[in-house]
This record gives sequence, structure tokens and C-alpha cells, in this order.
Amino acid sequence: MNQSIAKGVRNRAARGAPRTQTALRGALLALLEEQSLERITVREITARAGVGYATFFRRYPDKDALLHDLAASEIGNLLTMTLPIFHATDTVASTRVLCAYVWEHRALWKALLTGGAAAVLKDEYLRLALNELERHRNPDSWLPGDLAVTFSVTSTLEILAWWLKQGDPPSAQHMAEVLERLTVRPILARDAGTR
Amino acid sequence: MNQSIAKGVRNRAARGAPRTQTALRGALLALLEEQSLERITVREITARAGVGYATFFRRYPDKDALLHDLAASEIGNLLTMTLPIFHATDTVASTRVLCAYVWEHRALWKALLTGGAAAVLKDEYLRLALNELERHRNPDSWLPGDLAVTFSVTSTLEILAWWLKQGDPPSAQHMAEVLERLTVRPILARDAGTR
Amino acid sequence: MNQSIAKGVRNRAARGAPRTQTALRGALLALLEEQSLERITVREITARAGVGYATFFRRYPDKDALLHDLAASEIGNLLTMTLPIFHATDTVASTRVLCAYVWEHRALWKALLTGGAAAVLKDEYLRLALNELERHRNPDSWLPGDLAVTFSVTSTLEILAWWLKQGDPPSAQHMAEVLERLTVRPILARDAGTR
Amino acid sequence: MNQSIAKGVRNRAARGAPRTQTALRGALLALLEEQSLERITVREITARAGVGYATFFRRYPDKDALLHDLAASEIGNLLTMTLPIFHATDTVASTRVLCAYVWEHRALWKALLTGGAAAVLKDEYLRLALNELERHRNPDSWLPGDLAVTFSVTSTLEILAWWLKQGDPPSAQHMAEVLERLTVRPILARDAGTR
DNA sequence: CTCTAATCGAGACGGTACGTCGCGTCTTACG
DNA sequence: CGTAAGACGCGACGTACCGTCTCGATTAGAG
Repeated sequence: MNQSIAKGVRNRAARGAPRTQTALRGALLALLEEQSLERITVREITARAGVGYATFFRRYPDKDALLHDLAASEIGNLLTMTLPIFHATDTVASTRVLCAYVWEHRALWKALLTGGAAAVLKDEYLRLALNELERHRNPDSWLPGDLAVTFSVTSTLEILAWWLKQGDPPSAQHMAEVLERLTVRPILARDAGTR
Repeated sequence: MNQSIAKGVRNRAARGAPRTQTALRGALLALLEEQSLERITVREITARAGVGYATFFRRYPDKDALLHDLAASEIGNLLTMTLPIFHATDTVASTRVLCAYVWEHRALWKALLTGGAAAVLKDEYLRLALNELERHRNPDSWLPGDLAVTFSVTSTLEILAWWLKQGDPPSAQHMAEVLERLTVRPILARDAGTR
Repeated sequence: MNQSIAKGVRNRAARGAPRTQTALRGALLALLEEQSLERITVREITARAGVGYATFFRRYPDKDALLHDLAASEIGNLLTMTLPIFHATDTVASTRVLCAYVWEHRALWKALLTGGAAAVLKDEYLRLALNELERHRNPDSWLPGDLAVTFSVTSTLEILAWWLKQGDPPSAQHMAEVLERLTVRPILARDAGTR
Repeated sequence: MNQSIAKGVRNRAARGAPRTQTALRGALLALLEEQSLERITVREITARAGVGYATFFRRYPDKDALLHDLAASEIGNLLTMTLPIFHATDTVASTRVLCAYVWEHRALWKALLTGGAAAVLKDEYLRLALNELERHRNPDSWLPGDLAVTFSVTSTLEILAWWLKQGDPPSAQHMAEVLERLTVRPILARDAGTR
């Protein structure tokens, strides 16, 4: 049968099987666009990924683990891109980069931020950002560092989620401004005085 | 004639809270202080409430429904207390009231905001706040009303959650200031100009 | 205490409403024509009877109790009518009376014998018939009395059930003959000899 | 035949009895010896079988389905053994074989016939026997074929049940005679005439 | 005719079993 | 070997019905 031929063709991309991993991530992403995370079953993921059910558990201990994996890698990108915000070098430029990046991959981020994975995303983002905070202490702020991080991370994600949910979304440029004014500037504002 | 009287009184419209409902809410709250929502089973709730398992489903279709109920009523309190924020009459005073209230019931709010129920709380808060927004449109803002609401609601909750999680929490007075600076003032800031 | 007084009054407490009893029996019968006994719920019975749910349990401890009650009374009629069979006075006449009676109330008996109540009917019939056997021992038979009774009762009921299930049922006259040949004559046959 | 060729046979056609099925049947049988069918819960069956609760429903849709399965297979044996009765070749020999077989497995049959499974057994027996009737029509009888089958099947089962219930049961030989006289001969009797 | 007490309707409730669903483990055959 | 296929133990879910209970409303008999 053709299959025997196909066997020859079959290269060992599977070696260490990144194919499986990729397929699973892709499947999860695809499903996240349709329904909330907790309504997605492992069977659906593996079916969509064209992968055996048990194979899932060889790669990940858990459904959440896959999501965390997905989240960590994507958030990683995002974070390196926006680190300058924390360094206060050029906040406006950083938010612009952030928005441009998100806009470019809006399908992905819409799934991640509005699909029921948001909580995990937030956790992962927070984890990484707090990590970063450890390394670059900036003690002379009017608010505790971890509160600042928590605030800016969560509100950033919420604002992005709002953005991607809109039927007629504002421009990335505009959102960058909004982000900067809502999540960055309040933290940096030095004088707590009158507005 | 008696019929009309009797019927009005009798119908189970009022069917308020014949102990079961109260017991269930209390039990859920108690459990939320110990573990995350999704780890809590309906059986645990009913056992803790001293109520039959099936009875749960006579009141609520769902575990989430109970939580929503709980959230709605508590959030209702909170919202009426903080409505002046939206009316921009006296934002600082409002945040103070808010913080004082939360502090007074910090056991309750800690459970609600840090226990895994946060997502539902947020939804409920958002729902009510957006409702309120419908009734008091304030179109001359530099950002869309629903975005403003989303931002302030979610960041308020996150900040409160952070607060209640601290081993050595700042004073309500202080948190009120923080809240005002992070979640209220940025929205009200009229000039979008440079800082 | 008041109890002693109450007790005096209490005497004919239960005898209040034979209407309830009648209604329940009727409702059960009606439902038996539609579905099997175990699929009938007490709620259905009471609803059909136009009687409060709890009222059922004031009359009967059980769903089965109602059925037994129904069965016992109907079977009672049937049995008195067919006793002569056991006395062997005139078996053919007895079976004819039996069939005529069943035919006359065929709606009732169809429900009882083909509706899922058959098992209870059989038990009740057996109980009464074995009772009767106790009183009129006839030891000089080629088979044990209780086996004879069991055989004739159960096969009689089965044959009647078959009869009432037919789309185009044979005449009562004919069925009486069948009954006599299948359930009575084999028992009475004196000589066990060859045919 | 094709079957010899393939593992195709092995496929999932044979899906048959990977221990679970066997275990479940055995457990049900064991329980039937102790209590009536409707008092037996699926949990008991699975516990006794050493099988997961949900697994039960992967094999059978229902508690009754398991019983039907059990019944069908056992009745199948019985029926093939007694088919000659219907062919009227040698009725006495057939009943003897029947009784011997039942006696040999009297523990099994006692459970099946006196334990509350009798109704299902009867249904299954009837179904198979009526099937058989379809294939070997014998129209020149004084009674309708299905009535004859119904009568002999049900009374056979009742008589066997009586037998197995006795503290001091008669011999198989004797019961075969009884069976023959009560359930077979009346049907075959040619002349409907006087006795 | 009124007062009192029993009864009834309505239905909430505790409880038991059901049948379903999804997880994560494990086995088996295959390429 | 690793993978596809899928059976299995487990445990929570939500449903259905039972039999008990409480609560007003109704009604009948005693005064």
C-alpha cells in the first residue's frame, strides 16, 4: 500500500518530536479561539493536533502545562520587547512597540487574551515580570515594586484584551497612547501631589 | 377576593432565603478561604452548609451560579458605595470609603479576591459597572466609556487583591491614595498632553 | 397531657376520605395502561389523581402498597369466582366464568396483566390461592399441591395476558376451553400413563 | 474462509470479553444469589467485579442490559438443548435433558430463576423461542403457535423455579416427568375431546 | 354560627442511585 | 523504540425519585 512508501518518505522530524509539541500548541490555540479553556478537553486538542491521546501526557503532565508552555513562550517575546518600559528609558516608544507587535499577531493574542486563557497568561506574565523586577530594583518609587508590576501587567493585559475584542478596534498608535497614560505614567508620576 | 390577596402573598416570588441559600453562601465563603474555587466540590459546599447535596441544585444550576450570586450581592454593596467615583464628584473620598469598607470586611474580600473567585467577581463587577455606565453617559472623555470602566474596575480589584495578600498590609488610608492615583486620576486627567 | 385526650378523638382519624383511595387506584390503573409500573412515579400518580403528593403516603407506605392493594381486591374477585376449579366440581364451567369476567373488564385486566404490574398480580394471586389450598387439602394428587397451584395460577395469568394482548382476540368461550385444557386438565389427569 | 486470512478477525469485532464482561456477569450472578435484582446497585456489581464504576457503562448501557446479556447466553444453551421439544421428536427425552442440565447448574439457575431476574429470563427465553417458532412453523395445531410457546416457556420456567426453591427437591427424573405432563403433553394432545 | 382540630395541597428537603464526562494511567499492536 | 488507539480506575457532576417534613388554607364537628 501507499503507506509503505510513505514510510520511506517520513523523515524523522519526530526525533525528540518537536512536531508533536508544535501540533499541540497549534491545536490549543485554534481551540482557544472557539471556546474557553476549561471547556476544551485533552481529547479535542489531540484530535485537532492529529496526535494520539496518550502522547499528550508524554509531553505535558497536564492541560494547564501546555497552556503555561504556550503562554510562557509568547509572553517571553512580549516581555523582552517591553522591558524598556520598566527601565523608564522611553516608555512611549515601548508601548508603541508593544502594541505594534500585538497588532501584528492579533489573531494569536485575541485567542490568548479573550479566550479563557487570560488567567494563565496573566500569571505567567506576572511571574516573568516580577522576576525581572528582582534583578532591577528601583526602590525609590512611591509605591512598592511588586504592586507597580502587578498593576501595570494586569491592566495592560486588560486593555489589550479590550482592544482585541472591539469590532472596530482603534489603531495601535492610539492604543499605545492609552496604555502609556493608563498603565505607565501613573506609576512614574513623581509627585503625589495635586493633579 | 381572598384569592387575590392570598395569591399575591403566597406565590413563591419572594422565596427569598430560607436558610439554605444563606448556608450555601456561607459555606462557599468559608471554603474559598481555604482553597481555590475549582478545587471546591459541590459536595464539600453542601456538607459544610449542612444541606443535602441535591438541594444545592434546587437553588443554583451550578457551582458558578452560587458564586455569581454571592459576588453580585457583595459587589452590589461595594458598587453603591463607590458610585460617586463614576460621577466624579469626589473621587478621593470615594476611594477612601471603598478601602475602609473592604478593610472592615477584609476576611470576606480576601476570600473573594484572592481565592480563585476573582474572575467571577470581576465579571460581576464589570457587568454592574457597565450597567451604571449606560445610565450616566459621560461622552466627553478622552477614552471610551467601557474601556475606562474595564480599566478601573479590573485594576481596582487587582490592587485590592494585592493589598489583602500582604503579610503586613498598608493602611486603608494609604491604599485609598494609591487607588486614586492609579485607577481614577489617569482617567479623569483632562489634558492628554505631556507630563 | 393532651395526648390522652387527643387519642380519644383520634380514633377514626384516617377514615376521612375514601375518595383519595379511589382516586389513587384509578390513577394508577390509568397509568398502567400507558407505561410500566417502575416507570410510573408517585408524583405522576398523585397528579393524575388530583391529590397532593404527601397525601399518597398518608394512605400507602409505598408505591407497591397501592398496587398490592389494587391487585388484592381485583384478584379477590377473580378468585372467589374460580374457586370451584380447585374443588374440581366443574372445571369447565369455572373457566368459562373466569374468562367471561375478565373479558367484561378487559380494560382493567389488560392494564393489570400486560402493563408491568403482572409480577405483583401474580404474587397476590399466588398468595391467595395458596391460602385457599391450605384450607382444602387434597393430598391424593400426583403432584404437590403448591406446585399445582403455582403452575395453574401462573399459566392462567400468562394465557390471559396473551389473550388481552391480541389485536384480534379469540372469544371468551374459546379461551375458556384453552385454559381448561392447558392449566386444569393436566393437573387433574389421574393416570400418568402413556398417551 | 476469509477469516483465516486476517487479523481482521481480531479487530474489534471480537470486542467480546476482555475480562471486564466476564467479571461483571460473574458479579451479577453472585449478587443475584443474595438479593433481588432491583436491590442490586451498579456500584455493588462493579465493586464485586473489581471493576471501575464507569466501566460498567462502557460495556452495558444499563443494569438490565447486563442481565439480558447474561440471560441470553444462558438461555441460549438451554434452548438449543430443548429444541427437540418443539420438533416433537422426543419430548420426554428432551425434558429429561433439560432437567439434568438445570440440575447440574442448579446454583446458577436458582439465582436466575428465583432471584428477581426471572422476568428478564422469561423475556429472553420467549424472544428466542418465538424466533425459533418463526423458522419451524407447525400450523396444524389446535392452538396458535405463539400462545403455545408462551405457555410452555413460562410454565416451564415457573416449574423449574418451584423445583429449585424446594428445601428437599425432587429428582431431575421426576421433574422431567412433571414438566412433560404439564407443559408439553397438553399442547401436543391431538384430540380436544373428552378427558 | 363560631371555634378548634384534623386534613389536605403544595412543595422544600435529605438522601440514594443513576448515568455522563473528563482526566491521567496503562496496555497492546504497529511501523 | 515511540506512537496511535483506546480500555480502564477514578471522582465530580447534574438528574430523578423517594419518603419525610413543614406550612397555610380548608373544612367539619363540637360547643
